Amino acid sequence: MQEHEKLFKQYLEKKGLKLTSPRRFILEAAFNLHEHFNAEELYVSIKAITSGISLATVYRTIPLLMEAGLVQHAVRSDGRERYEHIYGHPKHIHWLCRKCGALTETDLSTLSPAIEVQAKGMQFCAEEIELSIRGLCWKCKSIDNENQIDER
Amino acid sequence: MQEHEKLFKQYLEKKGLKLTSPRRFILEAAFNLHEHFNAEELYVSIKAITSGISLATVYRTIPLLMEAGLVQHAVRSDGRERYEHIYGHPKHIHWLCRKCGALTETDLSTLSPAIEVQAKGMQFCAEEIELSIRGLCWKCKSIDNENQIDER
DNA sequence: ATATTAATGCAACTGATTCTCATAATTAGG
DNA sequence: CCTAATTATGAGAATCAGTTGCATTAATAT
Ligand SMILES: [Mn+2]
Ligand SMILES: [Mn+2]
Ligand SMILES: [Zn+2]
Ligand SMILES: [Zn+2]
Repeated sequence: MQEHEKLFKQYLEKKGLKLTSPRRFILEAAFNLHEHFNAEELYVSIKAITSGISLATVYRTIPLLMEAGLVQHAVRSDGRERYEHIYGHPKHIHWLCRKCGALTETDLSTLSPAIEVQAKGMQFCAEEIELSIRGLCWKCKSIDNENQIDER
Repeated sequence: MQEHEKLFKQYLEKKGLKLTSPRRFILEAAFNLHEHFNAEELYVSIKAITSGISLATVYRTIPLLMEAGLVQHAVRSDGRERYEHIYGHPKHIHWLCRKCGALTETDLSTLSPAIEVQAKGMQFCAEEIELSIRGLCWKCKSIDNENQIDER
């Protein structure tokens, strides 16, 4: 059994919940997707492997995965919630271009200490850190500049 | 005319849009609310002042305020988008307790330089920085601890 | 004034998420 | 094994934040 499955089982047991076959499939699918996903994309990726798991169950399982610390919110886009598996992945910053939608990730570790200092100061137990930066990627920025030049 | 109204007008003109009376009311309402708000709360606060402005127009105006750099996303909660006016306010971190919903804000300026270094490195033009931390506030954390002790 | 264009209110619509409920799987005891 | 108690599930209906179409109105330029 993989480490994340073990942790999920452990979390579920602590809550008096059961590690069922649908939940196992959903967990595996979340860890097989290596980009951000929304509930439906997760559902589709499961359908490719097995059938008879409903979208409702996917929706019901995502919060469990999050509470278990295995999955986290990613940058919202197109007005839908997006997620990513996190167990075994370092925290990172999300840079989202509002024009072309390009998503880049960079390391958050240089910033973490400063955040932890603040957390300690206010005795806050941080479970999810989300640093998302929206703006223009270098490509879209340069297109923007060209346009401004054209408009002169 | 207040500074933020001037900026809004300026932005609208640049886009060939008009500073209408509903837009003015919505802008003012956004700057009179000093906590985070969602579209409907903004709408309600306007209704208290004047009538005949529709919720649809509020929804249509919020993106304009955001593009004009006057309003920004705040931490999402209860599955709704939330906003806050930002013109004249320093950037800050949002700490949201998942148990009691308490929201605390702290200064982001100690972290900004490190973010700017990364932005410069990737030539990304950052327009909106959102740092939200979810977890347990000190109160809820201590209640949690008590429970664990009880359960022994 | 008049013409042109953008903005609005209203109501209908959309679509992601949640909920209901009848059925099925899981687990603990005996 | 069997049985009872509990939790989980699929299917589809319901919800409800947010969007859109459209007929009317307001803003602006000439
Ligand atoms: Mn990511
Ligand atoms: Mn704030
Ligand atoms: Zn881009
Ligand atoms: Zn709390």
